[in-house]
This record gives sequence, C-alpha cells and structure tokens, in this order.
Amino acid sequence: MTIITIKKSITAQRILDSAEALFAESGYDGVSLRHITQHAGVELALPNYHFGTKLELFKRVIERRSEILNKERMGALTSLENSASIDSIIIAFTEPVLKRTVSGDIGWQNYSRLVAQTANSPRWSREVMSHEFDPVALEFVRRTKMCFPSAKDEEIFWGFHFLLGAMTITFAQTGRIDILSKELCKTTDLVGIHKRMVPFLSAGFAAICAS
Amino acid sequence: MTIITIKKSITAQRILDSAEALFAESGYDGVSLRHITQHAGVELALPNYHFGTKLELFKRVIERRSEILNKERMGALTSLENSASIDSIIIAFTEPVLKRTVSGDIGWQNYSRLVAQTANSPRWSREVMSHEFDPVALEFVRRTKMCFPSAKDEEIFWGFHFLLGAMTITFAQTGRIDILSKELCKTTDLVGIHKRMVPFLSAGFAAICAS
DNA sequence: TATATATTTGAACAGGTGTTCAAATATATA
DNA sequence: TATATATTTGAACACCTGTTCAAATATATA
Repeated sequence: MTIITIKKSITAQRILDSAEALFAESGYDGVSLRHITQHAGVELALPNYHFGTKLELFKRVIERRSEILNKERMGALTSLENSASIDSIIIAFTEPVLKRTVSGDIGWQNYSRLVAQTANSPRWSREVMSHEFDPVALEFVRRTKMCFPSAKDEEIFWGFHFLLGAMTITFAQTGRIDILSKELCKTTDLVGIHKRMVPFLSAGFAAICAS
Repeated sequence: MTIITIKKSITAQRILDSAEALFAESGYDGVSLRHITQHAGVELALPNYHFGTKLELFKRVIERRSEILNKERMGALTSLENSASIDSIIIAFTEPVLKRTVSGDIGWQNYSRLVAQTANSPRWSREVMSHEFDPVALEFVRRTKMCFPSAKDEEIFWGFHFLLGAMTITFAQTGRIDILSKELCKTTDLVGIHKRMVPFLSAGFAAICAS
C-alpha cells in the first residue's frame, strides 16, 4: 500500500516538477507535453494517465504548493493578536513564500516565478488565481481593517492590490532591476528586498487608510 | 507617394492591432499567425511580408506605442523643477499611460494589458522590456534621487521596483480585485486607483528613502 | 499608355500539438 | 503461486504551427 503510493508519486511528482519548471520559464502555451515528459524522462502518455488533460496538470501544479502556502498563511494571520501592527500583518502574509523561495529549493523558486506571471495574465488570474488565493486574501483584508478601523473597505482592498503587485514582481525574479541598477540591486537578494518591502508597503497602507 | 504609405499602413496597422489585442489576451505563444490574420481579415503570408517573423511582429507591437509613451514620459520628467516632489515625479511617470488607457481607446487598453504580462515573464522582461523602458526608468531614478539626496541609490531602485509592480498589476486590468472585493473595487476605475496609488507609493518612497 | 515596383494571393512545406488506446508489464492481494 | 489491479509502453489520430515562394494583382512613375 505504501509502496504503490510512493511508486506512483515518484512518476507523478517528476511530471509535476518538470511541468512547474517549464511552465515557470515559458508559460502554459510555451510548453508542450513532449517538452515536459522529455524533461521528466517519462513516456508521453503518462501525464494524461496521472492528471488528465494538460489544463488539469497545470492547475494541479498551481494548487500543489498553494495548499501548503495557504495553510501556513492562514495560520499566521489568525494567530495574530487583535492589536497587531500593519507590519506584522504584511509579514504574516509574505513570510511563508519568502522563506521557501529564499531556502534555495528550486521547486519553490520555480513555483514563485510561475505564480507571478500567472497573476498578471488575463487568462488565468480570475479562473486560477482567485480560486486558489482569495480566501487567505480576505483574511488579510479582515486583519488590516482592525488596524485602520476608520478606513473604508475600498481603501484597504486597493492597498492589498498594490501589495500584491509589489510582491508579484519581486517573486517573479526576472532580473530586470539587476540590469537597470547595474547590479547594485540583486533580484535574488529576497531578504534584502523584504527588508525594504515591508516598510514601503506599511507606509503606503498608512497613507491611504489613516483617517 | 502618400497614397502607398497610407495603403501600406492600413494593412500593417490592422495586423498590429489584431496582434496587440490577441497577444494581450493569450500571450505570445497562445496566439498563432492564423489567429492574427483571421482577426485582421488578411492573408496568412502578410505578417511575414510586412514585419518578418512572428517574433519581429511581437517586438514591433511593443515598440509601436512605447515610442510614444517614452517620448512623453521623458518630456514630463525632464521639465520638472529641481525641487519637484515625489508625488509629481510619480505622476509624470504614470500619467501618460494612465490618460491613454482611461480614454477608452481599446488599442491602448490592450497594449497596457500586454505590457503588464510581458513585464512579469522571464522570457521577455529582460530582452524586450529592459530595452524599451530602461532609459526613461533611469531618468525617473535620477529625479527621485534629487528628492531624497541622502538616500542610497539602492533604496531608490527598490522603490522603483515596487512602483513598477503596483503599476503593472493595475494596468493589467485582470479584474481579480473586483471579484475579491465583491465589486466594491473596479479594475476599470483607473482614475480612482491612481488617486490612491500616488499617495501610497509616495509614502512608500519616503519610508525607505528618508534618512 | 508602357514600365517598374509594391503588395497580395493561395498553396505547399516539414514538423509540432494534445489526446487516445490496445497491448505489455509491473505490482499488490488472496 | 494464481488472480486482480495499477502502471507503463509505443504507436497512431486529426489537426495546428511558422515560414516560404512563385504567380497574380494593384499601384506608382515616366
């Protein structure tokens, strides 16, 4: 019983890992099932056997790690004190993805890059991203409201929108800012970025949410 | 002479317009030349005649409007007074794209969405986006440095990075925030967004750049 | 009107696409 | 060991892909 589970997950996970890496690099339409199976070293028909269609495989790639991420984010947000600062709320939201991407795990790095470009695609942002990430996003908004009791909901949602943009472009790790800054800034220095991102976003929230 | 120029640009522009709309919806690999030519109502071989390969067509789509945008942005930035506030610098950078996207011109709306998803794609962000937009980005950084003379260059580049993320997700107009906020926020309400985005980002810059 | 140039047409090319399926093999259960 | 189930194989399916090109047509120049 355990053996077949392990055996099955070996092939299935190899496919998921390869799909994740290649989708992150070239997007859904830029990758074929033949690219994926060749990269994973398995037969062409196996993705269909384990996951169904290419679209179902793509969705499974996204949700595999979002389950882990959301569980931890939700836990961090709900265990905050009622008087939690906006800084700590932002950190509770960003820390789970930050620490995994920083850890050097290539799988999480690919996943972050994949989510980043998926979030800004009209084709996927509503169908896939909303479905995966909206519950925890609403919890973020709820906690932020407790920070700024006099702020209108509208302002907090827009604040979250800007936060999401900054986060997205950061974890996309495109390396563009490296070139622009003549290597003064490093896309891979996520800890250094986080140290600036939290105060930047906190001040932004305060500016539009304080009465 | 004028007649052939007009005649040529009619077909060429129809191809560019269709390519722009379809690339914005589904990305470079999600669109075929047959989709584009069918949408434009022209023969399959014509994109090759007017622009060369599919890749060259894509680059031409991006640069067609970036030329206009950059000229205006550069003008707005360089004509600022030396004592210009961070608010006015941000506005100088964002206004040219804002006003065109808001105007209702479907071409500019498609272009904004296309640029948004191109910016977060590893495949395009360095090769295409850097080439098109870095000169004006450096001018933005130069002006911002005059606002915060004691700030390190690094901080200003990171501020620009966060600004770019917020701008990108905004002009992507994916509609995700509409669903999340139960239609309290409208992706299409760019003027309302801009009213929040400028103070949000200004406060963010001040937070990390003030000594 | 005759000539040169610009543009459009329609078809073809070699190769890649997601998906399917019966047959073969491996693994688990009894 | 014999039987049932899970997985893998290798080939085939109909269709879509970017690119090319000689021939036809339209337009500009003299």
